Amino acid sequence: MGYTIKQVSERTRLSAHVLRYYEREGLLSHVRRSDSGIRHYTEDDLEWLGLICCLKNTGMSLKQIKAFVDLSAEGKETLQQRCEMLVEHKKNVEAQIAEMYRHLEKVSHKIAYFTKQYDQYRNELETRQEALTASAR
Amino acid sequence: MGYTIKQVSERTRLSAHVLRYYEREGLLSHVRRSDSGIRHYTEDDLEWLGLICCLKNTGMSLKQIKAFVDLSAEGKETLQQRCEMLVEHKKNVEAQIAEMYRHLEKVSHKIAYFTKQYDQYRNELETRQEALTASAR
DNA sequence: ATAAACCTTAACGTTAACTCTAAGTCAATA
DNA sequence: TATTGACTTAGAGTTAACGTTAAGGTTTAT
Repeated sequence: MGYTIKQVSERTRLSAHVLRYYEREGLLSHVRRSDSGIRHYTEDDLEWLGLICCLKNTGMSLKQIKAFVDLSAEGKETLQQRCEMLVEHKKNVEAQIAEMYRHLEKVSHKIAYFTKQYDQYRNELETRQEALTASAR
Repeated sequence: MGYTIKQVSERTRLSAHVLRYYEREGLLSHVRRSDSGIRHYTEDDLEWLGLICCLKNTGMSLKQIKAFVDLSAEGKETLQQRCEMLVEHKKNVEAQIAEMYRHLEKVSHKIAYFTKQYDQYRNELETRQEALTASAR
């Protein structure tokens, strides 16, 4: 009997709209339907969606994911190619993380710079305040 | 006398189009012009662009960057607020990196899974090959 | 002095990944 | 039985961040 689109939506945190969209785009094929045309997702479908989300979350484009899915449809002869794709993708993700770290360091520098400016500004204010108090006396 | 848009484009690796676009969107204001209307960027402008790129590279939207720029225009009274924004942003970036790591682990698992499948497939092929050779003898 | 290279503005086009709308079917509840 | 609510489709709309085009002015090199 499988899962309804709503149940799958909850499990995957993808909206029902997106699930239909993915299907239309060929990321998820041959989803079973009831007589009235209602989708019934299997465990296998969920497994697939898990992989899709995993790739998407690591920044793979839907286009590339589609390429992966298309390869899968061709059967076991493409297993090697798919392994290579995943390994390549992993390298990309690692590179992304490394780049993020570099950028993060720059942000830290900017924070140091702005904090210094802010401290200076507070000092100025304080000095002005003291001068005022002194002249009032 | 400052830099032309092309020079700035080379230094920042932002296209001239994008530089004009950023200006139009208010990310970079009061860029000086020659009599004939040609932009002449100052060192200060480059400094700003550096900050903008830094924020953009770490995933801040142009909209948020604009908010930051607008605060800066208000003067030193907003220094504290701006520091807070940057610190908040840094936290976001760190969170992003952490999430990437988690996702990366999933990719690694998938790779392990696919590699296993591939090994199995190769074994099958080999066995079949042996059977063929044996029956041919 | 004339072409090549570079500049300007305004406004429309593009891409990815959704997101929503309209018009309608179907199942369960009051 | 009427209405609520979830489901269907095709297709149009949205958003971010650019990119491209058209139509023209300015500088520089030969």
